[in-house]
Amino acid sequence: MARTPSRSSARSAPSPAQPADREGREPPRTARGARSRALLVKAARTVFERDGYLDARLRDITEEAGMSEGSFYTYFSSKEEIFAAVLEEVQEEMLHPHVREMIDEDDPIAVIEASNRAYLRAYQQNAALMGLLEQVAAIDENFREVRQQRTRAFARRNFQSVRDLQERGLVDADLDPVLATAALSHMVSRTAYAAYVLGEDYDFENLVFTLTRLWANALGIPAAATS
Amino acid sequence: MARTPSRSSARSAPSPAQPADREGREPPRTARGARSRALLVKAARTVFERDGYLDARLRDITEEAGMSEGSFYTYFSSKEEIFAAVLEEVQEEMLHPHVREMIDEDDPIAVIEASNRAYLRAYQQNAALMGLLEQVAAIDENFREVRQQRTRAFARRNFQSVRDLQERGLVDADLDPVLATAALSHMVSRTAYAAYVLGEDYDFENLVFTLTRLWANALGIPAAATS
Amino acid sequence: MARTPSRSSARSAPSPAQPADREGREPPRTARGARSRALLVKAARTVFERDGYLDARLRDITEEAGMSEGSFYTYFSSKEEIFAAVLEEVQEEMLHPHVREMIDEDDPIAVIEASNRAYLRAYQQNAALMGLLEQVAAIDENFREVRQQRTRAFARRNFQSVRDLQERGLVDADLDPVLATAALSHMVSRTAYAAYVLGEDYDFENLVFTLTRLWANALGIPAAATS
Amino acid sequence: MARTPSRSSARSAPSPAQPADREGREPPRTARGARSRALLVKAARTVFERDGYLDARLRDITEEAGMSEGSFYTYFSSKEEIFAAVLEEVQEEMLHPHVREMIDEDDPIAVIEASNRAYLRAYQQNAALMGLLEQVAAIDENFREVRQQRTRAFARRNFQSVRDLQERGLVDADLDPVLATAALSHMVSRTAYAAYVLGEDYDFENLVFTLTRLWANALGIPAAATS
DNA sequence: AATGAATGAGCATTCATTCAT
DNA sequence: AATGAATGAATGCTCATTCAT
Repeated sequence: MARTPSRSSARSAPSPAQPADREGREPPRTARGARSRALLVKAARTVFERDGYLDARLRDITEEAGMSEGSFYTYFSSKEEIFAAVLEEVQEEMLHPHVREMIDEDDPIAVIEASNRAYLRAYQQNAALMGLLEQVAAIDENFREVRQQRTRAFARRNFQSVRDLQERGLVDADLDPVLATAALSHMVSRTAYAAYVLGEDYDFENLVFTLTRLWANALGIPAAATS
Repeated sequence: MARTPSRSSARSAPSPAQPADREGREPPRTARGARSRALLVKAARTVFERDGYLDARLRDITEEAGMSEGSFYTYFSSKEEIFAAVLEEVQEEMLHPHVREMIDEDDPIAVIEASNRAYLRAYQQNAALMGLLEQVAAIDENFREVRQQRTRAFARRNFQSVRDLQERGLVDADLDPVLATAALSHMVSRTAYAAYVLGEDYDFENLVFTLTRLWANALGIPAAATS
Repeated sequence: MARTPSRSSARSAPSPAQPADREGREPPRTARGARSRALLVKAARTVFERDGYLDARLRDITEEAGMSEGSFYTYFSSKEEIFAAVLEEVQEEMLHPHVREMIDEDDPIAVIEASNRAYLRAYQQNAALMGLLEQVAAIDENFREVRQQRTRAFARRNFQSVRDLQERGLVDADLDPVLATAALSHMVSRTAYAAYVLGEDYDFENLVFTLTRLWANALGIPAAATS
Repeated sequence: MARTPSRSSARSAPSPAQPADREGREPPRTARGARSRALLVKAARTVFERDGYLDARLRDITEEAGMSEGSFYTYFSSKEEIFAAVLEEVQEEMLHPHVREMIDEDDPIAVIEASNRAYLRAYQQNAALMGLLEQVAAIDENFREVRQQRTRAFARRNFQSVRDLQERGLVDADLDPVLATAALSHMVSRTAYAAYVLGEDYDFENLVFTLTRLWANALGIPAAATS
């Protein structure tokens, strides 16, 4: 039942014509297995960052991991899948930036700045992977979804503060909060992309300052609120 | 890339940035040749928009054009090259939007709005191709360059007005004009991408209004200046 | 539309994971193409008969034909398909045996004998291929169908004479003509298989005589009718 | 075959004809071992009947048996070998049909009928496995041998009665008893195959009757002998 | 005895590109 | 200019079999 195509049809040899139809191998049951899987993920990240997603061959990955080609399929069933595993590995780091500075939660601009700073820092730190995600998202619908979720997670966090401010009368009431948040989030993320993936030469602090100021201004947060 | 026919990595010729001197075939000398070339470009656009850049095979293109496989190489020497030709075809339309409304050049917000409206309109009109460019830019360095140029062209136009306004004291003087312009341009272009390529459901006029208001606010253009 | 899987999914290189979904390439348009196709079919027959269906690799076939691996797919999309082409090639010869002796159509036993003789002769002549068909039919449902049709074609021919004889009162009236014909046809074909594929050492004339006599007796055709 | 692990071609050991001395693993020494082996054989039969011989993977079998992949080799050394074990398991049942009706051993037609009935009953009961054997015999020379032996065992039994009858002058003396027996045996076995493996819709009793009548007639057993 | 991880040979298939006509 | 046949490198994937625990 598992293997779709064959059954009745003639099949003799390894028959390479069967694409991976079951997604995801079972998780390793032994410590050794877990180690091997981790090795592969690590190797995959290296290879992906070095060669790009398209140019990375599974063979390169297993070789980098010092394993045989066939072993790849013990843990993953496709390039997509191991790429997803690589992303997951970084996920946490990206979403929960280690640096957690003390800020005055009541100072809206300080909140915005902290958010931007954290985002840019994380982006910078994982620039290679973010560029990769951008590349893969352009190619593979599934990862477009992953990117969307990342984008939305960032936007949602920002949306909160925008709404709060709007309710407190601190923000331009004419603005559609959803659209405004999305647009500003795009501003930050795309600028980060330009800076750290495309390599535009922007100073980090200048970036933080400018994006924060633009953001605050855009929403119409009174400069006075800063003090 | 290094491997097969290659893709992103170092390549000498195709350089779509300088459409003139690429390695490509010489321009057709006969009328018949010109027609064939045009047929191919048209077919290529159809196929690219239908299948995406990666999944498009040269064979699909020649077939769509009703020509034999071999004929492709009479006019182009690679998929990159014909893609560049497709882009060129649209270039003009994109950069010089047909609609040219009368606006008060002295009203900065009106200028911004006109710019945004024109940009969004053009983006919407060529959404499929813009999505494609985004895809190809993620894959091929040369086209990343093309995209950069498009981005910069848009930014440059915006930069002018920012500088003007700043000189007239109408804009937040603390802002780095280059960075600010870039960031705001990213805001617009990426939001356009979200709307017309990813299919986020935004109302066109709301988009124009919101982006314009955010932009104006961000720069600190006094609301009064609107009237 | 033609290629099923990809479209949105990431695909860079040749992606060997796509099974042939369109069956049958277009027929060759040039004389050279026709020659190449014929070469392949001939080579396929050689290889199949030498190595058996399962052990035959497409590569062996193209090699035997003196062509490159890729060329196979210009004319066929799978091993099944070229095997079908090989069978077709022999079809005619099998169904219309060259030798057409003069017999007294009114002598039922002479008719049976002629039929058996022709069948056995054809079987013997194409023994290798018949063994192959038997092998492939055991493996591939589609070819089981092909074999069924061959079997039925033989049975149908025999059925006619059985019915005729039954109507003339020359045949055991208790027998179910359909079943009886099928059973007797199996007797002949399977004995042919034993003789010419499995290599049981039976004398040809003895075979013809015995099978004919058994057949005639079985139906209850009066021996008198022979004279 | 020569290539991979191999299949049909020359191989020394597995020789399923002599179940005793094959290369296989030694018989289990502990009760636990015997149980495991039995589990595997049972699982193998299930999988073979479900997926066919070629499509059955050793992994499927061990999985079905609830054992680890490696354990397979504790008891068997190849797919051929476990298939032989599966066959053996049924052998007895096939050759010594449970139903043993009382018949008048002196009534030749009753004997023939009993033989046919028993054969058809057994075939029907083990149709899946018989189809499998047919399939494997088409692929693997060793099992072709097994099938031959089964065929001959059936023929030999029949041969006895044919010879007896011939000596008693009850049978067409012109017939070559060896060939005639073989041919008639093929008639029965192949018709059984058509009915129970290929699924031709024949009534069981009609089958018994028709085959018996054909058989008796074919040999020229006087109808009178029936009474 | 049992486990499950590791191995790696083996093969079909695609598609850009060339070439003879 | 156009054709379409020929090319062949390139790579993902399977699965029987071995091996360290």
